[in-house]
Amino acid sequence: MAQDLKNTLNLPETAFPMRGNLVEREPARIEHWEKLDLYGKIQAKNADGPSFILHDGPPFTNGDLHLGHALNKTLKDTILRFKWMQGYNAPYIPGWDSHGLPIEHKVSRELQETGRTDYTPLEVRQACIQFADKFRKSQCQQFKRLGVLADWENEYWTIHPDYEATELETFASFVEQDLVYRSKKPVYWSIPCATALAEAEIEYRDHKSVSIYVKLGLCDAALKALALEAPASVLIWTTTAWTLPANMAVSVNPKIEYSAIETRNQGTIIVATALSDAVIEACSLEDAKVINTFQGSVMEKLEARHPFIDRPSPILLADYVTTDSGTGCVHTAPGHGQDDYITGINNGIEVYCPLDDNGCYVDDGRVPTELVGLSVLEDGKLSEANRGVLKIIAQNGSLIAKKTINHSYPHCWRSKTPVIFRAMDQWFIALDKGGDRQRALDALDDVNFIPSWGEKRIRAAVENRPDWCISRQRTWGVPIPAFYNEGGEAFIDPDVIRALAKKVSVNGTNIWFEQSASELLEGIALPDNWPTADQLKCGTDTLDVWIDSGTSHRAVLQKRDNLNWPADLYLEGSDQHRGWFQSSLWTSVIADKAAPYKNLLTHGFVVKEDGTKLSKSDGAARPLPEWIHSYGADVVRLWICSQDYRGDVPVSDKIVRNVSNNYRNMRNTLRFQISNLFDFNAATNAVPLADLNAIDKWALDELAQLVRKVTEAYEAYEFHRAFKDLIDPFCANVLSATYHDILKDRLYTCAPNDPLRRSSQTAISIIFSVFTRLIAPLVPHTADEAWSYAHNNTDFTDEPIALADWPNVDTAWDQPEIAADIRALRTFLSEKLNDGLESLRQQKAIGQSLDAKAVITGSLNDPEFARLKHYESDLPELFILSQVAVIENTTASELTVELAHADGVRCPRSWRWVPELVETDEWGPVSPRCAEALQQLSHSNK
RNA sequence: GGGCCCUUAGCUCAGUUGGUUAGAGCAUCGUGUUGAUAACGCGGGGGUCGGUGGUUCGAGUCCACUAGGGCCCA
Repeated sequence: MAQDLKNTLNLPETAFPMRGNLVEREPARIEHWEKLDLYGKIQAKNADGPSFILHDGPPFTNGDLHLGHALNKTLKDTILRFKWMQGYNAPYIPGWDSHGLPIEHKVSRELQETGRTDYTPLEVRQACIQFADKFRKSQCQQFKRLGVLADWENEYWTIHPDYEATELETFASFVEQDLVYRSKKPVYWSIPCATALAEAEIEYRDHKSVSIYVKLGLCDAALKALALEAPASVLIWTTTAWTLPANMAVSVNPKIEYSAIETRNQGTIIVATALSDAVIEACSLEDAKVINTFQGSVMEKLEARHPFIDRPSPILLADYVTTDSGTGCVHTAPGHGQDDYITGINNGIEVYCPLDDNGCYVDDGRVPTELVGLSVLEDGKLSEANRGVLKIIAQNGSLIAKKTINHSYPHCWRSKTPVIFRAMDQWFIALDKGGDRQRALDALDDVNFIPSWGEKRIRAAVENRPDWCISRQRTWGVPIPAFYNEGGEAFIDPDVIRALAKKVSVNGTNIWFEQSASELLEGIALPDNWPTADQLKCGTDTLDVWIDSGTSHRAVLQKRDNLNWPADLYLEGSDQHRGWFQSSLWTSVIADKAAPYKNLLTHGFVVKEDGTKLSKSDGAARPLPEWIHSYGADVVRLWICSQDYRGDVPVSDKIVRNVSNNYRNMRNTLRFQISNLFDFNAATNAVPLADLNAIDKWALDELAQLVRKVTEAYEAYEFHRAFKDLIDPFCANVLSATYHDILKDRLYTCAPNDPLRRSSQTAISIIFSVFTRLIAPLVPHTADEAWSYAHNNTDFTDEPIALADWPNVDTAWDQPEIAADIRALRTFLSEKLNDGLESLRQQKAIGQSLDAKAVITGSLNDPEFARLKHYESDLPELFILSQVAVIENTTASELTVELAHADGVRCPRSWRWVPELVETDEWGPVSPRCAEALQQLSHSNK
């Protein structure tokens, strides 16, 4: 009988699975979207809408995607899905960045393993293209699997010929403005390989060096300034004697104290006070006596003499000088060291480097003749150059101590020989010459930053960056379109570059490596002051890859008909303030005189749960496909959108599992709604909003507020607030714990067509339709799945939710008075009744709350009591009790509540306790309300 | 070492212009239900707001210093 009665209930029905099984099922949905051309349909739908351009920052195609990529792309996709639903015309062109050292490096290693060592640049480039293409394709698949919707067929790629051509045209504009110049800058150089090396190509190995202490005598003016008598010297310490011919200065720290030490055997010696004892010992200084101390700053601009070349070696101030080792007075050769170079540039000192490509001293009239031609290459034993220099300084007495030391020193990864730091001619872009730095700073005034402090970061980067060194001694990149004559003189011209760009736009930059200069320049008019093409050679430098990605706004936004320049939004990690945000700004300001973006949004980095950096060996650092394989794309996306990305974004399995729980609650809430609408047809069964039951009106009022707040959060790109603050609590509190719980009774036990039941179904269908759309950008697969089941009770629909409009609030949902009353009554329940109910339960007096009754006594003068009285008939439902009596007692001073087991008998159908059951023919005794419902049922069945 | 930023319950987040016993979801423990059932309800425990010192009648909420962490430079 009980089972039969159960069959008379309107229990929920749906095929929408309780468990998402996302890992298995999402791919089919993605395939379905592709088949429908969902992206294309969205673009067509919004073709006339307002424009919104999110310009994609191109990931580098050298490996699998990780969570950092997922963070970035998910935020972009979430924003766009929101904008699309709002009707924006917002094409999304994904990009890929493929030139550059990491790929060239990896490919070179692979090629090296074949045993051949004579690969031509063209062969290396061919291998690089294959490598890059492989990962571009797999990254593309991985992004698609994340649910990212984009114009995947029309991506932009920094190695596409037309892209490279635009890059060259942009460079031509720089040249035309006369901002491109040549200057020396030190790079790592491998002598056996005759090539420049990048940091990544350096291996640190132990190396034996001769460390030496060398005196540089002070000039008369310096002696006077320091009140010293000749002979007096600053003492330097170095492990690279061979760099001494390039010594141009001595650096001291302005904030460190120095001592002048009088000695019997070496005259007066100046060293950092903190190091004086060690120096006295190491250099065997006799009868050492400190005669004066002063700050390093005192020595600024004083002159010492080069130890064996007739030129001054001025004393400069440099903060990097420490008292960790040496003497506190640092041998400075701007042509042979990074710090030295900076110090040299800051003080207008020549970047001097008298070495040729083979690492031998050149004959420039300045290098002592006995050193000319000697090699600095140290292969197992002390180099010729070191020996030559040591001999000179030993003979002239400036060498006062030497010692062999073992230390870690950079070596070439290929030849395993020690590398040297060597200044070479490089190409630069002048940033101040044309006023571009100021222009860039001004342009930032018009950019909106999210979060606001992003502005400080990029400003600092723009203000402090030196002229842009754009040449790289690499193969895998866009060639710098410069030509050289026999004597190494460079020729570069904007019109020639533009003509070359035309050829590149058809054939790609490989032609630079396939053809001779005269072939390349065929048909191109050369400027009058150039030699003829047959006298020229192509340069071998390539452009800094930041020029590649930095010109994307020109190669993509400006070139494509469906896009606009400048972009509405750039969105990348905070490291890009110094990277892509900045390089894009410079190219744009120089070529187009304005910023390429209106809004700049940055996110932090993915870190471990304890907030520390994720290292490769950490489990959480596993590739994105593995995360998706464990949790599904929607859970990964929801994890991302539940985090405040402005700071670091912690991840761990625990954290993702946590989100997964929130997901399940949300999914079940949707399922409850779908399943309770199985017999509801809005067209025929909907109740006018004005006639809805008070509880349903309250629910719609909650919904209205939710829509407003969530929309605001989306517009501010604060997805974690949209989800954690609004959607999740709404789902858990308003719906699951409250509204749905209350509704079960009427949905299940009323006759199908009962106006009260239809009232709730009307509200549920509205809430479902709105709520599903609110979460659609966050969990696109699940929202679409629920949408399909709600519409046709199957997995897929040809009208995906992504084509639906963003929900607007119907002002008829706003019911502030009723909503306030219902909220107050629910608060009354939790504050005044739940404790009592819980203790009845503890005493085993009741099980479910429906077993209880409440008797509330009070005076109508009490507004709370008055409210209870007003809603008396709704209270059993609202409190989920079988009986609630609201009894007026004019003498009661305060409101009292009595809780007890409900009276009467329990209806076997509705489980509510009623004074007495009524007999029905077919079903036996049930509550009067159930009897009526059953009667209507049997009517409608006939 | 410098610039920018972060630090509220086990986890992820709220905390409005400084003002009564610091909130939510998840987790955890207990419990009810078995008609959302590998689901749902109810209840409990758990933070003094990284630390210290200030300003104030009063600070998680303003100031200074400090510790830990992150990104970018050096």
